[in-house]
Amino acid sequence: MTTRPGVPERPGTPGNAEVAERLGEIADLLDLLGEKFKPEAYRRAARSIEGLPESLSAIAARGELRGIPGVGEAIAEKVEELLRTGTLAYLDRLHEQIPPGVVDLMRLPGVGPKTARRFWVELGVDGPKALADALAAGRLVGVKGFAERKIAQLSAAVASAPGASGARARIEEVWPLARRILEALRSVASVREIAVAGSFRRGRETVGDLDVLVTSDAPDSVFDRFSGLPEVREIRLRGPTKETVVLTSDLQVDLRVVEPVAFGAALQYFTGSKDHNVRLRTLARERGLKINEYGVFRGDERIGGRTEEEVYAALGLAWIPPELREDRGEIAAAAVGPLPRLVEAPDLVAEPHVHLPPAATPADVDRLAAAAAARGVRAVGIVVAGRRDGAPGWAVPPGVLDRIRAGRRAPVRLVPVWEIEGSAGSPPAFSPSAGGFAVLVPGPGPAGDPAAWYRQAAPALVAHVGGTAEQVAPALELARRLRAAIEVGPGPDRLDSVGARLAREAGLALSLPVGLGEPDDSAVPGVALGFARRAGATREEVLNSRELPGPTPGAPAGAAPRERRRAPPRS
DNA sequence: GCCGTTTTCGGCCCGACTGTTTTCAGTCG
Repeated sequence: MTTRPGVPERPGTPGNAEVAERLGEIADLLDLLGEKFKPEAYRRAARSIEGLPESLSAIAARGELRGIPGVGEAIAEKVEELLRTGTLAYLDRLHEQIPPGVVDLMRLPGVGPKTARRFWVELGVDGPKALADALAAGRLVGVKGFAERKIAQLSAAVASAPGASGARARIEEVWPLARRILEALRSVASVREIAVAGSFRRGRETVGDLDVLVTSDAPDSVFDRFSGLPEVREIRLRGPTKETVVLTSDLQVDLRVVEPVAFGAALQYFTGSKDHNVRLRTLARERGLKINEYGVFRGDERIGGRTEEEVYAALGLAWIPPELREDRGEIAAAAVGPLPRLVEAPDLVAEPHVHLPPAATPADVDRLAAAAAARGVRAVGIVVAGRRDGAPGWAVPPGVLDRIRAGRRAPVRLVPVWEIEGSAGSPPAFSPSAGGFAVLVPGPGPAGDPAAWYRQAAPALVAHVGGTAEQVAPALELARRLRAAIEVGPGPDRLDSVGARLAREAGLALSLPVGLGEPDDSAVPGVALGFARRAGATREEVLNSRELPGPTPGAPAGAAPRERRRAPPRS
């Protein structure tokens, strides 16, 4: 997981993630006690808290916990207790009623709250280990509801229990898998439309499973190809319209075949998020309509479903980009009119920050320029020198620098870039006459005024921000003072979508890695674009949509136009 | 437990699939 910026965590005070986890625990325990709606209420609050860009402590200090969607009087009180004491009496009481292993039973595939509770109450089985023993001893034979096949299913589940289920994968790791699956299924003759839905389509940082939708008049041919993929380890279930498999990487993939007339409705439905869909359903009902994965219906009449645009239009809404479907007010906004157009791949005409391969030659510069031209990228910032704290620094060979300078011509402008990390010493003296700009890497800290320290070196255009939550907030402030854009994307020194939202709200432009200098199948550019879109960034708020400055060093161009209009206080 | 441009009470998504069932319960997403 990437860092949660802006969440300074004092020792002893639980962070947002921990509070969310405690609420999730409550939900699981209430499930086991047979509660009907409370568990979902706690889970909704937990999801909401996980997605907050700000620390709960800060929100609680303002007395605004109740303003968080899904947090009402009772949960707000529990959150406050957790923040204040680090413990929660209500949770402790629940734990006293249910052995800890029973919750683990519920995590086994095919075992829900009802079955887990039966194991515990009727058989005295209080965890996966005890269940394995009971199965081995044949204690489930003859028990009502557990026939041969169910027992076999349970045995398999217990055997593969450790680790497997529940964990979410990072989206950049899932990308190559999704690409291969799409490629393979596209090659099936009967497949017409195909798309990946779910949190992958929403561009979330982590993905629980993949949802693939296709239209086809021969579903079996699609399922056969799907189950035959070399990455498939296990087929969980297969019906006439749906197949679920588990890949060797432990990722679960659901494939659904839908009617063309319902493809948009299915895509909308399975893209989620859950909270977004719940709100849509409520809205539909208020308007006398019904929405499901087959369409929007007035009585028996389908009034939308072929495309997502149709579905939203049938509800009186503008189409909402998948990355915004998190129930954070996007539905109310779409009811008023079209949403702002988010940044799209063709908008990215500049790559501000790319590294050459090690031991680069002038030919590598040429290759980079050619790759840029082929992708419609018109300006590329190439790192030519850097200095890391405690190290003497490094630079590309003179021949490479010469080639970059020679390459400042149409159609692709090449701009030299220095990577500067803050250090206790004096700033590196790069010659301004060389042109170009700097990527700043907030370091352990120049003494005194860090912004002044960086300004002495070169105009900063892009800031790397990563590391722990404690490092992010001051780094954003530094970038704001230097009017540098913030690099967004996967990896340890870029911000995720939550951080990007924070940066955007602070008036900072975002900088996206476009993927030059990386393999063609790199997930980085796609993931980064998704993060920026999740943050709500438009074309104008992304540095890559503009020409890079240089070769003559000019004013830093990192600040978003809207910040200039707002005229923030000078530092 | 939360929520409300019709509600402070009465709702809370709903359909596919599986397994064990003679008509459905549980799980899952």
